[in-house]
Amino acid sequence: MATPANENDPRVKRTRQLLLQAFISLLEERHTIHSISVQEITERATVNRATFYAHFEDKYALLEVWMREKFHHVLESQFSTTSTLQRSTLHLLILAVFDFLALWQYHLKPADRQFVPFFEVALQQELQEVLLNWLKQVPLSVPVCQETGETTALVISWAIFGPAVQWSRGDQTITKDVMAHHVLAIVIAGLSPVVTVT
Amino acid sequence: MATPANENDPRVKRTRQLLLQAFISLLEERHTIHSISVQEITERATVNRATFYAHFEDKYALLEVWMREKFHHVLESQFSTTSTLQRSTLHLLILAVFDFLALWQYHLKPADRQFVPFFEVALQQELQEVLLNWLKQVPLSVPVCQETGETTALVISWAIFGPAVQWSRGDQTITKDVMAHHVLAIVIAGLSPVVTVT
DNA sequence: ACAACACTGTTATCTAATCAACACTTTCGT
DNA sequence: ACGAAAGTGTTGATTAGATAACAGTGTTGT
Repeated sequence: MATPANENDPRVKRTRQLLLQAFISLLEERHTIHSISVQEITERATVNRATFYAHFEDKYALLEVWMREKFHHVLESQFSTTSTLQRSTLHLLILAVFDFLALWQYHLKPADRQFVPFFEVALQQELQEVLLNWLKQVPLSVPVCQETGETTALVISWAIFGPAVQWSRGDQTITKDVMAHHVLAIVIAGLSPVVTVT
Repeated sequence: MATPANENDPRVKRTRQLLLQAFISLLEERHTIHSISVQEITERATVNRATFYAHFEDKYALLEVWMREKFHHVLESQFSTTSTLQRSTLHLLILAVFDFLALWQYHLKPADRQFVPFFEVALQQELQEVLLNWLKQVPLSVPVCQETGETTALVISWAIFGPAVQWSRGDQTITKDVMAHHVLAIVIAGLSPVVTVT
């Protein structure tokens, strides 16, 4: 990481785009991040290797950005600003998180697992934002300050995200739907102090 | 054209590629070059407008490069180095030229026609090269110096190219195949002083 | 065990791409 | 017919990307 970059320069946008595309296309061929080198990424992106390090710490930082964007896109498309805090939407949201984690989990070899906690943070943040937006739109049963809302979103996001991570890592003997159902019940209960979900 | 560019710099290659791709994709939508502006090309290519002029005189220069590359590709793929100077390959070559000219002709509005002669030169040069390579490989019936070979290729290339241009511009009352047949006969006759085509 | 090899991160130097601004020309609506 | 809008082609100053070279860290094989 020599020089951080001006986010608005068209060259910067294009370079990041090229690196992301190259990474994704390699991921589709290889299936595991472990077997992909920075050299390969930059070669395919027609970008100099040094330029890579001007944008990303390493390939895992690139992965994080990609996952964050992908996750953001999933949440945005399925839970657009029009959807509100309801039992049904919450259920769908939980399932979406489970699905997403299950999907990319198989790209990681055991050797990569050490990095996993790092980008999980990014996903949790995205999830928290969605929940916070929902909380803001809903008429709360009790008046709460901004801090309470944010804390609620934080806790609930982890209540969904944590189980999803563990489930995706585990043997998945309990089915996704059963897990999601459990989580949903607890989340709704957890929300009861500030809002009644119907 | 402010600064000519270093042909080997990866940035240069990529920029040219991006401009070409943008141009082609616009051409597929619009069908006429006349309705495409330099601005649009650069926007779609995510390249600055000033950068365009560092590479090309105007959009017609870009068109010329594109046509040259495309034509080169057609000739290379259909008449690889393995093919030799024979009646059948000559026939195919002539048809390929006719087809190529017919194809892109409809991209041009009357207003663009003034530029046509300009890039026809580029195509003729490509054609001449193919012919020259063939002449070099074939055992000539009479010993000829290098200059004679080049002149022969030059004349023959025009003998093919000129009729193809006129035919593609005209009403095409005579079919492509009939025209090609006439041209073939004359070309073979024209080659007879240096080589007998079977 | 060690040598050959491939990959990683980092640096200084150089160059291509961006930007904003300029004076035109062309096109278009009313 | 005329003013607005959009496109052209050019310039100088600024910034991101390319390059080559570096030391260091695994892999690989023999």
